[in-house]
Amino acid sequence: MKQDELLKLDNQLCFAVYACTREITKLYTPLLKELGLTYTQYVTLLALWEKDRVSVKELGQRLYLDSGTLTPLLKKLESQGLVARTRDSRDERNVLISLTDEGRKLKEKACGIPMAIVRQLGLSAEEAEKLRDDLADLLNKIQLRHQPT
Amino acid sequence: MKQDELLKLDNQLCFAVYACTREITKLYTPLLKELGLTYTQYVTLLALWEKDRVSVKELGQRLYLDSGTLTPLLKKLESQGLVARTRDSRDERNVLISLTDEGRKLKEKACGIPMAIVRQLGLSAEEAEKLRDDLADLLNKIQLRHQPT
DNA sequence: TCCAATTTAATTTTATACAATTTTATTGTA
DNA sequence: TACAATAAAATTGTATAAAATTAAATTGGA
Repeated sequence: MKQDELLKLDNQLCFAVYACTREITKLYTPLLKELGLTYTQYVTLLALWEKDRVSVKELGQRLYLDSGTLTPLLKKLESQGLVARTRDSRDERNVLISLTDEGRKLKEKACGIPMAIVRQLGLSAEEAEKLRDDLADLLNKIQLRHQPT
Repeated sequence: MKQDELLKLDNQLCFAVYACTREITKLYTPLLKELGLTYTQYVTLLALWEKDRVSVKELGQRLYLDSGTLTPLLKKLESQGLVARTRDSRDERNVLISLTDEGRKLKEKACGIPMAIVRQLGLSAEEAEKLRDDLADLLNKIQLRHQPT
């Protein structure tokens, strides 16, 4: 493709990903509103429901977010009574995030969301899995090229 | 898949899209810094390089952004001398955005960016096009289900 | 042991995003 | 012409995001 064609929005993979993210987020908004959560708060809880009592750093690596985003977000979840923030007594630099009973209980109210969203996306389970795997591969490729340690 | 499996981050298409967007944006940051632009400012210019002298509303539909995001962004681009904001004399409710000479000229400095990014993504042209089309289809599906007019 | 280098969170700054509201302009209609 | 309904931007408030800096704790030598 010519440079001029490559500059067009509709030809750009990156713009497609960017636009999709925001349109998908809008699908979540009404569902998450019932739980009093935003999308970022929701994925943070998804991570914690899988693995509780993790440091902010580990959570950040899992979610691809840094402390500048997570610190205020976790304080918000703390104020809502969903998580607890405690310093690791063995290494006081680490802040450990744990779910409260209420935070754990919220999982039951959230468990229908993934299905409801996939239905709204209008993709078959197979199509959704294929696209997810393609994007996961892309994410891995970017990671490898950018943090070669 | 069981509900509990569906709640896991790595099984979620939506999280893959969300994470990809942010990692991709980070690839743009150093390239766009040389032009003094952010990613959102860049895609706004991409839209204007394709079609100049459009209303904020039309620009918003093209970029999937609303006036709450675009108004301050366009004022910023105006202060940088890249665009002009004028009221449509035929309907004073509309603000028309036009490129300045400097805004048009910036296209030449930006024309190498798409290629540089695709190279960093580590996908072949065919893979990138396939993924782009899949995401464009998804975007269309979401649109159809949510604005049936 | 001492202290420089490193690590981890938190803070600050700038820039998105978007819902909800307000302001201004236009249009349709009695 | 009035004026209600509609439309388009702008504004306000809240919540991300990330770069850059700061603060506190730990670690690894000399």
